[in-house]
Amino acid sequence: MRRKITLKDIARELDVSISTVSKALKNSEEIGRDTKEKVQAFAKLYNYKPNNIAVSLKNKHTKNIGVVIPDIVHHFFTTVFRGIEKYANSRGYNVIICVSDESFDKEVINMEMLANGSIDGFIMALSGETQLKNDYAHLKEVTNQGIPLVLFDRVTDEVNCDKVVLNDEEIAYEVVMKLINSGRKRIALFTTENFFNVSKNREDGYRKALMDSGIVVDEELILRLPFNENIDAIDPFFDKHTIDAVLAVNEIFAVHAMGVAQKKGMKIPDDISFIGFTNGMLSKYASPQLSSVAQHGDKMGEIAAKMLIERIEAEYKEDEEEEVVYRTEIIKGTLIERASTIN
Amino acid sequence: MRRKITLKDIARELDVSISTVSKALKNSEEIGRDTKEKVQAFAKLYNYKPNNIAVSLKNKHTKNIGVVIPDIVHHFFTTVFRGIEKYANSRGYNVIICVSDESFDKEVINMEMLANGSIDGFIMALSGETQLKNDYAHLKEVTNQGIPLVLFDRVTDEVNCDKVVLNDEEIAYEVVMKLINSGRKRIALFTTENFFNVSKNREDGYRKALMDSGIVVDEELILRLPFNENIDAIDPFFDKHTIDAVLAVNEIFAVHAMGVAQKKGMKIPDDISFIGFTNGMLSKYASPQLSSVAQHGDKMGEIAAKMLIERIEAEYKEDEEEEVVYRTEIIKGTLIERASTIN
DNA sequence: TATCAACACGAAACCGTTTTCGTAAGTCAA
DNA sequence: TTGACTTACGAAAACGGTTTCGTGTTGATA
Repeated sequence: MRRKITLKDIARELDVSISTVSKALKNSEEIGRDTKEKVQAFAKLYNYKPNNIAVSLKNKHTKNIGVVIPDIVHHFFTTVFRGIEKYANSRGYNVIICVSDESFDKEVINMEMLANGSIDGFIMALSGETQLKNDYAHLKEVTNQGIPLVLFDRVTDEVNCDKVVLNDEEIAYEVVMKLINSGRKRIALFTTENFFNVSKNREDGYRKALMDSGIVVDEELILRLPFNENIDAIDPFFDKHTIDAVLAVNEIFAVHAMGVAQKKGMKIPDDISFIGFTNGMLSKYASPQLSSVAQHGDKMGEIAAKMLIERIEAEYKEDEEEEVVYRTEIIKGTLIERASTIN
Repeated sequence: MRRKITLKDIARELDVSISTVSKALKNSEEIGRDTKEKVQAFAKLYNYKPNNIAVSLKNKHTKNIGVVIPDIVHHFFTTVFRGIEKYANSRGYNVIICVSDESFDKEVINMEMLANGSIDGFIMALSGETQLKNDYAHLKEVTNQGIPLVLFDRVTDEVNCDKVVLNDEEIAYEVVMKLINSGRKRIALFTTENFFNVSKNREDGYRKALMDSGIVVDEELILRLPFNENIDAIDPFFDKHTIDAVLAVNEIFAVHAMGVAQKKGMKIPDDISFIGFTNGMLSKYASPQLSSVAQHGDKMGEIAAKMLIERIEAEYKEDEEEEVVYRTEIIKGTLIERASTIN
């Protein structure tokens, strides 16, 4: 078992000082040709690689970014994560991921662990509990310490930082308009409790589209499924209400609802059409295939990572505390039309 | 912007030495009651938290584990990851994740980055390219350096380390037997190129089940879909061959195949039945619902993490290089029967 | 021959901890 | 009063790098 070789080892072996070795490996002008070549050859031979931890300690940055998300087994979050990881990697950053599991406490604990030097910045989507409690002290704490933070998808106005979100309200408005224009009149909304900013925004778009079309919003047609994604309430909903379209805030609600509707003898999309959010596997392989709003998670992740890394690397320069201006990047969702709406 | 407070700050402020502060915060017997209380109160007041990086450098362990997987937008890997993350977190470890994207080079680069002090151990599933090239020098390099490694799912005999895998051959044997016992005679296998150990093992189980039942294996009924999961070949397959059952090595192949079969007018499960691997969302929401082998990703991840952390923490004790014995843990898959096989 | 810059390198501080070891002051018994 | 222990703390090394600054040696110049 070969132990990793250090600068000190090289210095001892070659009978020069540690600083000389360090400089030689960085190709510093200060060091003579011969010495440089000797050191570099030796380092290559023994496969010397600087110890990340030591470099981090000295340089005060880790080249790690922390990602905190509510759930990892979830198509949208994984695509965002993939975008983050890809971009971060291309910039030489590694990604530490923590799952809050929709729990406020876990979110806090995870952030505290990472905030003590392990990472240079955070990218996160708020947990459900955090949005419910509306308590963002841990986020403010982190930004106060000067650690850059980028929020995506599940964001809040309460904290001042860069953000990247979907144009939830707009796209919901658009797709509902599309349903209305194709003749649908009784359009249900299957959503979650609306302390989630995304659900709330989509609902706003839904309401606005109806109102702008002269349709009064029937509150009965808004079905709020519980936090834990328990979908049992969908079946009875179809017994109680006659509807000709459904907008669901995610794939699962939509696909499950399609199953229920079909079981009750309705024809899709003749009798009823469906549109979901999150254009994932389910949308593609459901039958009929589900029309769905693509949220472009990859792009979202890439942009979030880019914003974060820019902040991180800007910090090295500006000692002068100029008033920082935070940006909110808005990604446009796109409706992918499939058999659940086209006939 | 409050900077983080250090031992040195506390020491200066309280007019004691750094070592005293350090010991006081660890409640060392060496330090007097008064001093301890004073230091602890001050530390709490200013919310002192030790710098992870400095502790890591000193203690030679990071409390980070590195996970390298081929893909993150993939139900099985995310469930394994969730298991790893959960267990690791409960033991105070953070998880750094790198995606190899099925690329050998990325796998190598990622591992090298992490191996230079960033992590205490690796958990990984081999990339497709790595299995194809059959080149494991980077893994051996890492284990040679004394970094513990646990391989899961996509493993190889070429490297000596702990492993956790599914009983692929056995479970494939079992489910094919089940198909045979329910009267199926022409059972197709939809698999990938078989440099993947899992595909190969499942194929072996499939062959063995047929042979043990006195059915000669018709090589024509084994469809090898390409690396990139391009599934176009499935449609023509149904035109060329008459079959009454399909075993697919993943959900996508199976669900897609069900769609094709239905389009060609076959009734599931009357005319043909389907069984897939990876009991994910697709299996549950396909129509008909797909019978699928649950791979228990969560459990696999948890066990992998447990094995790894045991190795890591054992290293601190045993200086004596007793001959280490590596274990291979085998998880039993379970067939979840649904409408694609039951009638 | 004395002066001086350029060159090539080393000493040492530093990042923030942990930990070993040394020691001053206090306590106690002889 | 002296010697032997405790007690309570500090100095310093160490982890593995980076970086600033100082300095001995050269060769060129006046």
